[in-house]
Amino acid sequence: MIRVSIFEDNNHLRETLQILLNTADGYTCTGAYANSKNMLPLLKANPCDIVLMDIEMPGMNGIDATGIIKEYFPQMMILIQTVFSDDENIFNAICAGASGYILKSTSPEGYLDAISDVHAGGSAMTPGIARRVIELFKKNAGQTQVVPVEDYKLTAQEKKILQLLVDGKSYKMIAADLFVSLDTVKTHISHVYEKLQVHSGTEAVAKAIKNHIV
Amino acid sequence: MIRVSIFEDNNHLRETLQILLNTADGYTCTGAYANSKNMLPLLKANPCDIVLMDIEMPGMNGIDATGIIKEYFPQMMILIQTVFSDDENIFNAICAGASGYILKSTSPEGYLDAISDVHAGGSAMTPGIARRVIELFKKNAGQTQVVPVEDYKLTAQEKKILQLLVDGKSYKMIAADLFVSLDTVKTHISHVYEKLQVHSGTEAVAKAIKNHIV
DNA sequence: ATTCTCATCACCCAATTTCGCTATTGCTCT
DNA sequence: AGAGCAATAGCGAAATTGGGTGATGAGAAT
Repeated sequence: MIRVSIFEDNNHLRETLQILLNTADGYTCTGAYANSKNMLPLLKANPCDIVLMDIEMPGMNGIDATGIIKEYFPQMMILIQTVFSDDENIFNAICAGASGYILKSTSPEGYLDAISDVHAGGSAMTPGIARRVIELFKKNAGQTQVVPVEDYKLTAQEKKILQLLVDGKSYKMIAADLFVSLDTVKTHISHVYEKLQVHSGTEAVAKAIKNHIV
Repeated sequence: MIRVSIFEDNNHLRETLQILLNTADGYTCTGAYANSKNMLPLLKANPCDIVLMDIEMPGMNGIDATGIIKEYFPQMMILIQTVFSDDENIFNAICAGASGYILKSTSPEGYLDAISDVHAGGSAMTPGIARRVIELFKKNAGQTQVVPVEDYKLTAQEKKILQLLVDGKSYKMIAADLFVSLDTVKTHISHVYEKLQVHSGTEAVAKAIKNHIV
């Protein structure tokens, strides 16, 4: 029995889907909600395998909701259903962790197929969406990674010390780890701060992680 | 009438597909070849809409053949059919310009559906392939590793202060930002440290960012 | 009505961090 | 040989941070 939760603000469609799932063999609807309010407690109280998620909802949109659900319930598979098929929504939905993306024009059997595909470990997409994903993929595959924004020109030792700082070590611990004096650590750190243009350990750590320096 | 050419070195499968296409309504097979020899002149003499391409063929493999066909006949859509579903083949096939990628375990109706999906301007993928494409896509799109997250039960104010800490603010600045005293900030931060099980700002910032608390 | 949590504030004290300097050694490049 | 850089180390002062203990009021929960 595949357990499905529904997030869909249109009352008629939500109820139709609920009936579809509860009458079809092998499917059950464990919850049908009009918005993402109390989403996490509701999902915790009514666990499911698949979440059918609408993008356009009042309050939080379905893509952000997808990201949050995947964060707290990574095992739940999320199937986006929407009328929007633009590249940005598709891209964001996939990056947020959606396992499928189907259009609301899909037939009832199509819905059930998509759900069982996702439940079987696959992904569900309408052919048109699949085409867009492939095009997006080709566009992305060619370009170099975006992340390495700036080069802070840290020396090897400075990087090592910054890494240890990120690991939560104190100056003393770093000195012990690297077999150097506390003063040496102080000197290196002051150089790191200068190069990163920061003035405290917390700032340095935040910048280091966010810019993937370490 | 959708015109289809077949490249498939297995005689039995090739003939089966040929019969399937010629008996099905709306499809016709304009050519069935065991290898890619003379591929371009043959396709020129027997034009088609869709090329059904096997990856594992003697001589030139189906992915290289795909690239060449797309170069000379960009309007032809190419549907890869193979027993291989590894990331590298999928990745290369998509980059070579394939419009779909299905497995040989697909049913006859699945073949016809895939061909008509592609002919209609979409893309065809078995759900398992779609999943792999999505995973590849996410890997290429950057870093979206989903970290399972514990709930540290921070209060709203504690979260706000942690956020400001991550932003690189000092206790003083945080106090000014929130219009509270320095001592209040200290109290909140000590509570945050306790809940996060850390003992310094750098540790707290690292944990907050890595676990997406903020 | 009583308990509990949250946010607020105060004071003390010690440890840590940050920011100035200066200085030596070894290595590389010109 | 000299310039430049990285790593090392030291000193001292000022500032920030971390850890304790305790207290008050508001609001929610029981």
